Amino acid sequence: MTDAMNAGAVAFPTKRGRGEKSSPTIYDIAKLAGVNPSTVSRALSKPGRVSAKTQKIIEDAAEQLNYQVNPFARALPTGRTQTIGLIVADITNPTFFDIIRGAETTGSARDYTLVLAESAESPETELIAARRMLGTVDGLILASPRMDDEKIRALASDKPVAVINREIEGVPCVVPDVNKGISQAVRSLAANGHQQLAYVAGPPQSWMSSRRWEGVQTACDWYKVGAVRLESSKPTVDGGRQVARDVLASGATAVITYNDLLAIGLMQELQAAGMQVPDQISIVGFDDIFGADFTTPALTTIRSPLGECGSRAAALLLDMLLGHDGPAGPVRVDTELVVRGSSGRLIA
Amino acid sequence: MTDAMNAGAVAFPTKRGRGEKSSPTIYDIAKLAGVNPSTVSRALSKPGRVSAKTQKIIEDAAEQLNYQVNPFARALPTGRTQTIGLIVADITNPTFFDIIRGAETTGSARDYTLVLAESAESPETELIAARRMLGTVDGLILASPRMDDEKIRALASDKPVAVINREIEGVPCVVPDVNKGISQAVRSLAANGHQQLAYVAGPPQSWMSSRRWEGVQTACDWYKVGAVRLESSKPTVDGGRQVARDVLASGATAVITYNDLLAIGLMQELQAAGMQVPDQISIVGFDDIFGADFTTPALTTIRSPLGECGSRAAALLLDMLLGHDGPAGPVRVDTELVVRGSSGRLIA
DNA sequence: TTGTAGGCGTTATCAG
DNA sequence: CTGATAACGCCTACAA
Repeated sequence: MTDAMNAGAVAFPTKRGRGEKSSPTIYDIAKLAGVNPSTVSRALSKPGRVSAKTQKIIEDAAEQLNYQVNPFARALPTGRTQTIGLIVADITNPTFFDIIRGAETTGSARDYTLVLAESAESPETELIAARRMLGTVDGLILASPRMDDEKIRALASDKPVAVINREIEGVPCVVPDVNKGISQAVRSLAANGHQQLAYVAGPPQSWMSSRRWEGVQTACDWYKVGAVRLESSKPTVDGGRQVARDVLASGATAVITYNDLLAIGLMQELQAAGMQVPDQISIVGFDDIFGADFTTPALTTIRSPLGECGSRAAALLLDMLLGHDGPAGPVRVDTELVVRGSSGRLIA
Repeated sequence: MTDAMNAGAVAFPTKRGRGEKSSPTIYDIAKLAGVNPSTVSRALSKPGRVSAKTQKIIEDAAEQLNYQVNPFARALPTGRTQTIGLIVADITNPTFFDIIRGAETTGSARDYTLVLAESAESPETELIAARRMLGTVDGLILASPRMDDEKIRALASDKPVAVINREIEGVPCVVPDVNKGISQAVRSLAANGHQQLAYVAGPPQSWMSSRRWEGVQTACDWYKVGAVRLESSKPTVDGGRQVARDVLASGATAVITYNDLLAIGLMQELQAAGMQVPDQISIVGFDDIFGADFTTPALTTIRSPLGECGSRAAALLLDMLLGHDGPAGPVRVDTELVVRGSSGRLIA
């Protein structure tokens, strides 16, 4: 850690106190255009309520003065801020990167700014952050929320809220439909000669982990493949490494994990133990996070369109902001199997 | 894409129009506490200017009413919003993930909310986003900005601005000091028998890429290693793949790349061509992004503390917001070599 | 179509 | 130490 010398420090920008020259207001424009401030306000917010002529005059004046609305002044009477909030459980987790990206992209496409916060996996922190945000934003996206359904409903009754990766009755949700992807995966595995499969589960409280396990069971029933569930200590690369011995002990020749991180750790450990992937054991991850194709062999995984989730959730919110009702049931987005090198025919 | 049925749609939250019951204000508290609204304001903002007794009364009343300040109303007279803005060139780029995380973390630790925007690598978009944000936030962080020094200085003269990954005279900057890490890398490579090294450069406009190439040259001079510079088409995995033939043609037995993505792509391509890493060629990346250790062998890389950069930039900003001057020169953070499997002794 | 006036919730100034 | 009162910049009935 080098620290900077302290000579000739950068000066703090000139403060704009009460009486000083500040950014131009609608009053300045009004003066320049020779009209009343309220006319300026109308011209600049709803381009219909003013004559074409004065409209132009005002717009020119605004341009000339390089005018920008003061969002706070506008928010005060209207309550709208042109921002949407996003709370993620863990900024550290790559799964959320895509969600953030998706939300930011479709938000900014509609001229909304994204405000970000993290709950650090704590329901309490999450609630606090949510409450604080709710005051500042027009709508809120909760990605994999940890707090009670009840609390979420309460928030949703205040301002539009959209939830990702969890279904909550009465609240707009965007949820990947895992069945399709899982079904594809199990079919592919079965076709490659696998008859015994293990599912490495995620955190017990995870709504999604349960859904995925159910999906695996259903698909395995259908394709006549045996399925066992294994527990992981944590849904990380490390957790994946740790579960390797259980996988081996289970006798399964194919594994589907709760997420890609687990799959990557598992594969690393298995390979370190001398196993050939996929010749001796096939590994299928979940989500298709950034980096899933960095491994050797590249990871086969069930892609969960996280970016789309973020994007859809934002779109949902913006629609509600336009006054539309939210969707009746959860919005489901498809998952799909992405076959790469870590799964294949069993060479036995 | 499944879409939801539209029966029993989630209703839009009750709007809070003009006259309806809204959240409690300091007037409500004042009434309940039997004091003047201005006293409430004082008690709640600066806990010094009011008698201990009334202070308590007011706090209790606020508690009871579940009062929360209206950020907009507060921002109007003061101009402060308790938010900092962060503009990144590309949300897609994992390099920025850590920066975002760092900024959010230290920001929220000091009760500041992070507002995020992306410039999509366009100087124009960046400037627009910056301008828009500057109206809404207390300070702004520019990560790897693409616009002119001049424009940035202009922004910085308006509100506190901190820049990451670039040095701009007169503007607070946080920049990884690449020399230490590069020096460690070249020394390690030299010690392992490498005598000819290639540097795969990043985008021509990248300030950082030039710095890194300079660092490589200096270190190679010192350790008596030959150095050639190779160009990449783009700083991605794909770009890394494409540069593989040039690397081979260069005769170098060790490579340092502008970033990890290039290194990963290069390694994949080299391995596909039958080269043994690191026996026949050593590869060293730059940054240590998420996933750098997913590869086989895991990538040796010069870690650039991106998270710390984000964190330091945020801290800088917050300090300036407290009225402190910015640092005199650029704040330098250390880089360090992280030795993993992709570099090692040359087996010739 | 445009001007007038009042208010949004808070802070800041000035008396008392 | 506390109470009145005027901004802050914009929006929106209401009146002209």
